[in-house]
Amino acid sequence: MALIPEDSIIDKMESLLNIASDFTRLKILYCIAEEEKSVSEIVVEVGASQSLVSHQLQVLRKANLVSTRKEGTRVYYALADEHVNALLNIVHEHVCEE
Amino acid sequence: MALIPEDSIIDKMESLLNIASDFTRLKILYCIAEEEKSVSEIVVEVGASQSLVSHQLQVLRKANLVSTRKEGTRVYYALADEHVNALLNIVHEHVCEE
DNA sequence: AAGATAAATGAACGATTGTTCATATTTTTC
DNA sequence: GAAAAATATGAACAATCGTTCATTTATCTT
Repeated sequence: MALIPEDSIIDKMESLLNIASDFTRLKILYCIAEEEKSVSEIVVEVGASQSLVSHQLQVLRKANLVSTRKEGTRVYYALADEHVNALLNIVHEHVCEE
Repeated sequence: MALIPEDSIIDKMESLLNIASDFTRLKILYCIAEEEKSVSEIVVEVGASQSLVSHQLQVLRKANLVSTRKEGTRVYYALADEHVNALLNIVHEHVCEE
């Protein structure tokens, strides 16, 4: 626990945190935290433009933070795993104290 | 747990994550995770320039992620609280799986 | 096949940010 | 008081990134 992790690990941690550290992306993650949602649903709930939401969903997707399911013309997005939720909770807890 | 937090909360979360999402700052946080260290010790262990380390320490300090203690010409830095450690652990866990 | 709806993509711009270099401040020692 | 050591600060530059606008691709319906 004492040592600084290898640079390659720190690199990956930096990437993950970077992707999580954006207003729009955080809102999207919360939006789909409980159940999967289609892009248009996310657009409405998050209150951002379709283009922006789509762009950020691609970012989240490339980082494997979300998974997708296609159904007709709709694409449903969901959180990839529970680590994402855990991360949101830790950070939320931190900023809501003191 | 279902609702998207208020914008002001998301803002704070974004700030915290933004500050954590940097290679040099992550290394610094790990460096002082177990015990407080002086700036020059951090410079050696992290392997970055004195200027860069000092700049990033100010960033971490303004965000209240680290605390300082002055002793002569030395300034010792330590983690501000355990949330920071928890955050590091969650993220580390996530990137070390699969 | 045409039109409509849903989602993705690409270019472009402005703003933010990480880093370096040079310099300043502070404290100790001689 | 001068020199040295430790830390902080400011300016400046390159690079990255979030957002918008315009366009495209894909799927369904009639």
